[in-house]
Amino acid sequence: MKNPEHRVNTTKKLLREALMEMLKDKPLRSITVKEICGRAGLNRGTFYAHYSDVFDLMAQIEAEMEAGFLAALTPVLTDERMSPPRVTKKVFQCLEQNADLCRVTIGPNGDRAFAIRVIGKGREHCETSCRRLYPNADPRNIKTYFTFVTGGCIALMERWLREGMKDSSDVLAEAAERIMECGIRYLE
Amino acid sequence: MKNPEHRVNTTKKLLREALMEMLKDKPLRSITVKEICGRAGLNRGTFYAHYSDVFDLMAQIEAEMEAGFLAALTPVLTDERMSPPRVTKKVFQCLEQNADLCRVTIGPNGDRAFAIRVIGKGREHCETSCRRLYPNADPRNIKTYFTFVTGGCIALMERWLREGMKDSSDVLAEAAERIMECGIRYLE
DNA sequence: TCATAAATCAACACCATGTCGGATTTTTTC
DNA sequence: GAAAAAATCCGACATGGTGTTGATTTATGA
Repeated sequence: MKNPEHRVNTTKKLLREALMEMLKDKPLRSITVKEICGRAGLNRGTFYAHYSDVFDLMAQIEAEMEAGFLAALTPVLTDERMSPPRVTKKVFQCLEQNADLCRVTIGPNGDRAFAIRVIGKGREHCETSCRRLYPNADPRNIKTYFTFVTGGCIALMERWLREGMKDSSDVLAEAAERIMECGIRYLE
Repeated sequence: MKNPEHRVNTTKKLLREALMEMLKDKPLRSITVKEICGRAGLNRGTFYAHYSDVFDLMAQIEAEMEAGFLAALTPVLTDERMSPPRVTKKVFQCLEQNADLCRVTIGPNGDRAFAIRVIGKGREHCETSCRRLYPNADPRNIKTYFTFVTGGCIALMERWLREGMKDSSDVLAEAAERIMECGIRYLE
C-alpha cells in the first residue's frame, strides 16, 4: 500500500458506517461509543484515538459531506451567469446523490444546522444574483425573502426525504423554483 | 392553600425554570439531572418522582407550551371566516408573548419538531381556507406550497428570535404574509 | 393537632466514559 | 525478508451520572 494512512481510513470508515447505521434507529444522543465500537468490530480505545466523542465523529462526518457538496457545487456557484433555477436544481441533485447520508443527517435524528449550511451555499449565490436583478429593492427585504425561501426549500427537502424520494430531484427543484419565482414579486 | 397539588407544582416549576435557564448556555444533551437539581435546589430523588429523565422534562415543558398556544389560537382557528393573514398575525403574536420560552425551545439548542407542531396548527386552518379559494388547484400542489411556506415562516421566526426580536410580531407577520401572498400564484 | 402526601437524605449497584501502559498485529521501510 | 514504525487491541482503572430504594423529615389541609 502506498498511502500510509490507509489503515486509519479503513478504521474511520468502519466507525462512520456503524454510526450511520445506528442513526436510522435512534437519535445521536442515545448512541454510545461502546455500541458504535461493538457494531464496527473495533476496540473502544481505537475510537478515542481518532475522535473525542460521538459528537466529534458526527461533526467530522458532516464536514466531509459538506466538503463533497461544496466540491460538486463549486463549478455551478463560481459561474456568475448561472441562473438561480440551475443552482437550485444542482443543489437538489447533490442531495439526491447522497440520499442515504442525507436521510440521517437531515432527517428527524439529524442536525438542522447542517442542512442550513449546505443549502446556504446555493443561497448566497442566488442572493447576489438577486441583488443585481433588483438593484432598487430594499436589501433587508432581500434578506428576508432569502431567509424565508431557504427555510421553504429545506422543508420541501425534508418532506421529500421523509416520503421516500419518489419524485426525482428535478421535479422537486422545479416546484421549489416555481414557488420562489412567484414569491419574488415580494421584492417589486 | 386550596390546591392539594400546590407543592408539587412549585417543585415542577423550579425544575422547569432551572432547565430553561441552562438551555440558554448549552444543548439539552449535555444537561444532567444532577445539575438541574443542583440549580433548582432540589433533591435528585425528587426529580425522578416527577420525570423519568431530562428529555421527559423537556417534553412536558413543550407540551404545556403547546397547550397554551393552542388555547390562545383556538378562537382564531375555529372561526372559518378568519383570513390567513389574521391567523399568521395571531401565531406570531403567540410566539412573541412567549419569547423567553420560544428562544430556548425553538432556538439552536431547541427542538425543531416543536416549532413545526405549533405553526402546523395555523397551517391546517389556512390550508383548508386555501382549498376553498382554489378549488381547481391540484391538492398536491397545495400541499407542496404549504410545506414550503411553513418552513419559510419557521425560518423567519428563527431569525427573528436569534436577532433579538427587534421588530414587532406584526411586522414580521406582515412580511411573511406578503411573501406567501406572492407565492400563492404558484397555485394558479 | 393529626394524617397524609411530598421532599429529603444516604446509600446502592450499574454502566458508559475517558485514559492509561503494555502486548499484539499490521504496515512501511530498508 | 527482517527491523522499525504505526495502528490496533486488551485489560484495568478512577470518575461521574444514573436510576432506585427505604427510612426520615417537612409541609399541607382537614
